[in-house]
Amino acid sequence: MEKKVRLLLAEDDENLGLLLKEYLIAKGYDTDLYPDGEAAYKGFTKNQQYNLCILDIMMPKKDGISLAKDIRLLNMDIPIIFLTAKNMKEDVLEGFKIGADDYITKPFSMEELIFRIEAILRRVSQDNSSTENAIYQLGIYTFDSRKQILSGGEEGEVKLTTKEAELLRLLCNNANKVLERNFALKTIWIDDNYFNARSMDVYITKLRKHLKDDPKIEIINVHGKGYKLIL
Amino acid sequence: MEKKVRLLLAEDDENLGLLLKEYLIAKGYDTDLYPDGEAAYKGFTKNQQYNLCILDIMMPKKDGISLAKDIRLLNMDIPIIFLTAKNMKEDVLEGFKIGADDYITKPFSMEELIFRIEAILRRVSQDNSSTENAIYQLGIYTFDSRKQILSGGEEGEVKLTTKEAELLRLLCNNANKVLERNFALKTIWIDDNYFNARSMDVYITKLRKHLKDDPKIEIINVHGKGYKLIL
DNA sequence: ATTAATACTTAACAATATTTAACACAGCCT
DNA sequence: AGGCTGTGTTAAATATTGTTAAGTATTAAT
Repeated sequence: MEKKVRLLLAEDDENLGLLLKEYLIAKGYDTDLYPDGEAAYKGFTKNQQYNLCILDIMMPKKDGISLAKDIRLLNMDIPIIFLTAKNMKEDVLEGFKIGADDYITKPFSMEELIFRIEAILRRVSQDNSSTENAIYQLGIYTFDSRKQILSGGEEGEVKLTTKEAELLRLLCNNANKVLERNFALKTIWIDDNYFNARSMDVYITKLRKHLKDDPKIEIINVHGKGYKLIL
Repeated sequence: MEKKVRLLLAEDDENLGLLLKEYLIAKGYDTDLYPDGEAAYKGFTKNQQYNLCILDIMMPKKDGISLAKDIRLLNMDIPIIFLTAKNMKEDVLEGFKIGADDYITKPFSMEELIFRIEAILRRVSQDNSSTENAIYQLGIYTFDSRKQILSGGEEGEVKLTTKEAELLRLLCNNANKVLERNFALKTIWIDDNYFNARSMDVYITKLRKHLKDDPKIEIINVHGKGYKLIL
């Protein structure tokens, strides 16, 4: 499970707005919808913890472009995506000058929007390595990789050792996919030799014990390749 | 050579359904049309080799939403696009909660549909896992390829090894069709040489033993070509 | 009908993974 | 300093997974 991403959505068309909001929430993004530019600005100042803004350009009270300018004054780095009608090239160009990260012309597919959000977040997350401090939801467990704490099992909160936490974090980042042994060894143990590989075995055993209270969570071995965390 | 993309289309309006089907086929998508939700579900379970589902929401026998729910139980990853009348917001919202990937309001243009299909396939092909995490119904058996578990036989739940699961998954994806030896070897063993082919023989034997409790399920050999899983 | 190619099954073998326990080491406390 | 504690490594015994080999059976070709 990924860290919660918070989105600010400014869209005056109620139909489209609600639809987008529901869709984004369903996709795992914690989304707030504002019906016009002013409301969006207030929401942004009040609760300044958004990771990304999606702004319609044509809006009452305050249009998307000037909203973006104001937001930029408060936060230089936050990514902004514009929604714009098909033939509004001038608006788009204006938007990019402010530092928009992307724009989408209406009508657009939901897939396309998600695709761009993910592309931007991927780029941003590389800068401040946000996957290193994520909180993961693993069935009944919650794993805080920064604090190295696994909670939710019968023992309540369990402090993981550094190696345990690093290995579990790698597994979470590759959930339902194969985490290659070599990759994990080079990442955590630096050198991937026979003895470190045995050491890793031991840590896999430890993690399995830690996660035993939820039968749906499993770390399965992929012979000769690595391990797969099943959620 | 590109791999054929297979679409499941569920639409009760015969005119629209046939039109769509013909159009999609003309565009290179291998499309099956089902006239109601129940038929579509049967088609899906029987031959779980679809890459994407396009479901009308209003259909007799089983509506698109509950069809989507049932399909989701079998395959967590397969993309779903809903077709919906313009003023049916609630349905769409409900659909998103299940994990629909996109929706299109009727009436729509064919280009629009193609555009969205392609947008989705582009994303899916990046994290290549649409048929990898499916649940297959094989007679009395249930095969969870993600967890590598085969249940329903006299022994209850049986954990399959990685190779067993990979091979069975390939067979399932080509159910009632020939799975070419070369293809399976290149997919699972990477290299298709004599020794790996012998190894594959051994795994076929193992799978046959695993599936012996249902006489209707059979892995038959197609001499010189490969194997065929009969359901 | 004979032969060659391909497939089937079992068993031996090799490689890899699992688990428990002993060990080494560093930090901390008194 | 001496002992305690937590962390990580090494060792050893066992289990699982995958490959190779060998003998037999089946199918296709001549």
